[in-house]
Amino acid sequence: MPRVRDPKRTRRKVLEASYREFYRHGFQGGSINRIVSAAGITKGALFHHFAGKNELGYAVLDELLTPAVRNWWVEPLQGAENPLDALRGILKRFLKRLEAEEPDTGFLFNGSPVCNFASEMSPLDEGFRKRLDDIYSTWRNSIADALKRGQATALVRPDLDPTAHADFLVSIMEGSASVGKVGQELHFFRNCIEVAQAHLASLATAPQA
Amino acid sequence: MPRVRDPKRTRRKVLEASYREFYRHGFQGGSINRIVSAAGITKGALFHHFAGKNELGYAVLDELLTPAVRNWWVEPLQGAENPLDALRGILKRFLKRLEAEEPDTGFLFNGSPVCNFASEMSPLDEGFRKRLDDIYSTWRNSIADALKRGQATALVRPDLDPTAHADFLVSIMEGSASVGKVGQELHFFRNCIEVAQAHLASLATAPQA
DNA sequence: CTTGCAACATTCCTGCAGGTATGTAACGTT
DNA sequence: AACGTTACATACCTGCAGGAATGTTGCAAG
Repeated sequence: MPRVRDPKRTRRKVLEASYREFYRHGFQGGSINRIVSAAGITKGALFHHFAGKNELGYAVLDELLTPAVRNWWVEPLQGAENPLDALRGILKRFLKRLEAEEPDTGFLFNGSPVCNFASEMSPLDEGFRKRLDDIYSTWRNSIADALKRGQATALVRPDLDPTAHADFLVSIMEGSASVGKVGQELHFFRNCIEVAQAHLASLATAPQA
Repeated sequence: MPRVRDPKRTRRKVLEASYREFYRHGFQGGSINRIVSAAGITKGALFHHFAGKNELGYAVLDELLTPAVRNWWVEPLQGAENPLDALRGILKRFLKRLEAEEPDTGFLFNGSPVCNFASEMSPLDEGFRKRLDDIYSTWRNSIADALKRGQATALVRPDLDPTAHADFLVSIMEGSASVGKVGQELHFFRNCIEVAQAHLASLATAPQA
């Protein structure tokens, strides 16, 4: 039963409406007026909870996108005994998600929300750059650490550079999202993920177990 | 000797100033006023040569970015007898360019201009989407065709899908540009290109010639 | 050598952007 | 039950955005 006033709930609503607005129109192209109208509140309420448009964008990164990366990448990799299997599992789940999503609202049409913010705002505002750098760093580190653990347990080839391969993998994810949204065809993503899966398989110590 | 009036030259100036403005601030964030002031002309001149902001963006894609992709990727691959060598050569040249560029104006800070346009505008405007789709399609096709020719001459492993690997490669280029601009460290690009080079080497028929 | 159009410059206009000032009502506190 | 604060709503403000309207000048052709 929603109370008459529920500041946490209101804040959430604003945050999620902002996420969608910025996801579609970009941060600079996103409109506060559209956000408040989509959230069903007023501008006074928005500026009561957030100091300005930039702070609103920061909050979307901190409270929505950072946890999303953690859920999708960091946590699945943390508890994995076999890092390569874990990575391949993530890719598989990701493709399933792509296949299930409805048009116009998802990755296939709008790309990676993190990458969109990064492309647009990281050269323009240090607050955005810093936060995006944190997100990408934790993402890359979680992969690199997993690969290192795999090397320690002799599951991953010892000659490869875990950091470089982590950078490579994140680039693939974000790049395929950016290029794929232009063509809007699932097949493109399938291709990229398929090659990425084969690439991951080639990182194992036993070439073809 | 520049004449008093030189429409082609003026148009070029506007185009290049627009390219820089959009590259830095994004298309929506880019300002016509800043463009005309940077180009040293007036708004009347700009709107004499271009019907509107969108058409200006289209022209940047058509007349600046499309040729750039052709120069960097399509042409080097067309005349190559060994496609894998050609691809590795492109990556090598690209890294050299990164190392030579001055701060704040290049890929390392601003990413790939094509990818920036794609991230921001392809979901918002069909004119942009179409043009970007053309650019990425020719880019990917030029790689896929090169790989096919390599398979025909038995230089490239016959079991792999040329289209999928082309998609993968373009994703790597654009993804590394987008993720790398956040950290602004050359080392990240080195890592990605290094792994990409190793990946390309693994596509040859003779594993380690 | 003038006439006409292309190539600009100047000026102005409308709209929406982000943001502020102020008002008011719900709600916890004592 | 009175009060103070938090959580909003309403109204308004300034600035710059893209663009239109109109004026002016170079320049090539007849």
